Amino acid sequence: MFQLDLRSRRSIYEQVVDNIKELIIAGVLPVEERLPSVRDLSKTLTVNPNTVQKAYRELEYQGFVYTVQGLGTFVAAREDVKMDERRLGEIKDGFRVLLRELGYLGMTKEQIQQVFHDLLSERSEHND
Amino acid sequence: MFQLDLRSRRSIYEQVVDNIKELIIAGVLPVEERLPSVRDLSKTLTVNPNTVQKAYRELEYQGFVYTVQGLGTFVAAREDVKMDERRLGEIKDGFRVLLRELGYLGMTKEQIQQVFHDLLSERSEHND
Amino acid sequence: MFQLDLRSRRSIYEQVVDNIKELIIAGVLPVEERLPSVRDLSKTLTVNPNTVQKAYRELEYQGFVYTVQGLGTFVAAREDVKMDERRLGEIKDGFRVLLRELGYLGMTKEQIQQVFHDLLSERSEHND
Amino acid sequence: MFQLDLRSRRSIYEQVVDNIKELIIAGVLPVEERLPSVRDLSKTLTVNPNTVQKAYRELEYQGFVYTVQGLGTFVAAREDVKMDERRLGEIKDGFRVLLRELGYLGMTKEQIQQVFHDLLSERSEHND
DNA sequence: GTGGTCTAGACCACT
DNA sequence: GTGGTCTAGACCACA
Repeated sequence: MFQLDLRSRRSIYEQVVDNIKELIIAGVLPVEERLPSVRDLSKTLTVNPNTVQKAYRELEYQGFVYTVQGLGTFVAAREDVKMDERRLGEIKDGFRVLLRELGYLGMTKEQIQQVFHDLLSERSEHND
Repeated sequence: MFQLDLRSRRSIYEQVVDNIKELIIAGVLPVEERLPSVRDLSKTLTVNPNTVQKAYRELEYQGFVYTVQGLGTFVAAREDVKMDERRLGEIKDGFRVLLRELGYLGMTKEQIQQVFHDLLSERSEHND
Repeated sequence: MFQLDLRSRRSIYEQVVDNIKELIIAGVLPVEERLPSVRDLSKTLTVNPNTVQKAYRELEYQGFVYTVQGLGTFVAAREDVKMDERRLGEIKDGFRVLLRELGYLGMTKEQIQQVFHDLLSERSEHND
Repeated sequence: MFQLDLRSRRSIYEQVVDNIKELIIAGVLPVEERLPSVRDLSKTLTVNPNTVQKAYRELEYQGFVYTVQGLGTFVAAREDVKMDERRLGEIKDGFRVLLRELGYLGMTKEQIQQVFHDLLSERSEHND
C-alpha cells in the first residue's frame, strides 16, 4: 500500500495518516471503501497494531474516515471532511513553516509569490 | 526581542531558533553582532536556560552564529547562500500536499490565494 | 421499518433496540404484534443476523417483547410503567452536565432552548 | 482529585475526561493551572500512564487544555474551547440519548418540556 | 522533571 | 473476524 521511512523524524503514525490521506485525496481509496483492518495493516507495515489504530483514530478525527464497530474503517464522503477552524489552522501552520523555510533559502517576498503562483497553476493544469 | 507562543505545538527551542534566524536574515541582527547571553535571554523569555542553550547550539550547527568561549555568541557572516535546489524541491512538495488537501476540502483557488496572501502579510508585519 | 446510521458511534444492535422500543412505545407495533423474523429484518437492514438476534434478546431482557419457540417474537403487554424516580434522577443529572458544558462554551439560554426545541421536533417527526 | 468507578461501563479514560472537564467548568481548575502530570495522576488513580495520556489528549482535542513540551498540561482560556460543529454535534447526541431515555420512562412530550424547563431554571438560579 | 511514541500482548464488545 | 481499551514497560525529545 505504501512504505514507511523508519529513519524519518516524523513518527510512524503520522506517516500512516499522511499516506492514507494522500490515497483518499488522490481517489485511490474511493468513498465507502474499507481500509485494511488494523491488524492487517500492522502486519503489512510490521508495526504494532496500536500504532495503526492511533493513525486511524486521527483520520477519523479529521473526518476522512469513519468506523463501524465490528465491521471496519471506511472512507468518509468528501462532504463529511469538515473544514473546521481547527483543521484550517493546522494547515495554515503548515504553510507558515514552509514560508519560513523559503525565507531561510534567501527568497524575497516576490520570489515566494512566484513560487506559489507556479504551484497553483500546476494544480489548474492537472484539473483540466 | 520577540515573543513565544507556548500554546503552539512547536517546541520552545525551535521557536527561539526560528525567531533568531529571521532576525539575522532580516538584518536586524547584523553580522558580528553579539547575541544576548544565554542567561539574559532565558530571563527575558522566562524559559529554561537549557532551552536557550539548545537553540544557540542549533543556530551554531546551522552556521548562523559562532561562539567564542568567554566572550559570547555572535552572528556569523553568511556565506553566499546558494539556492539549495534540493531543499527548494522538498519545500515545494510540502506546498503541493497542503494545496491538495485544501482543494479536497472544497476551497476554491480564490480562497486559497486569499489565505496565502494573509499569511504573507503576517510575515511582513512580523519583520517590521 | 426504520433506518440505521452506520456512521453513528452507537453500535448497530443498540440502534435496532432503540428503534423498536420507540415503535412499541409509539404504538406503531401494538401489543401481541409479531416482529419480523430475525432473518427477514437482517435482510431488510442489510446487517448481520447475529446483530438482530442480539437486539431481540436485549428487548426480551428489558421486557418489551417475548419469544415463542418456533412461532416468533411478539410485543409484550407493558406492565403499567411506574415512573422510575431513580432513573429519572440519573437522566436529569445527564442533562445538567450537558447544560453546564453548553453554558461554559458560551451558549445563551435562548440558544440552548433553540437547540432543545429542534431536538424535540426531530423526535416528533421520527414518530410520525 | 476525583474517583473512578472501575465497574462502570464507561471506559476509564472517558471518566477521566469527564471528571476533569467538570473541574474546569466548575472553576476548581482555573485557567492556566497546570494539571497533574500524566505520571502523577496515573499513580493517584492507579491506572496506566497511557490511559491518563489518552484522556489528556482528548481534552486537548476538545480545547479544554493545552500542552507544552517538557512543561506539562495546562487549562486553556475559555475562549479557546472552540464551539465547533463537531463538538456541538456530540453534545446534541448526548441530548438525543437522554431524550430517548425519558421516552422509555413513558414521558410525554409535554412532561419532557417541563423537566427541561425546570433544569434550565435551576441554572439561572445558580447564576444569580 | 515533562509529554510523546512505540511495542507486546491481554481482554472486551460487536458483527 | 472487526475496532476499542488497557497494562507494563521501554525509549525519545524537550525544559
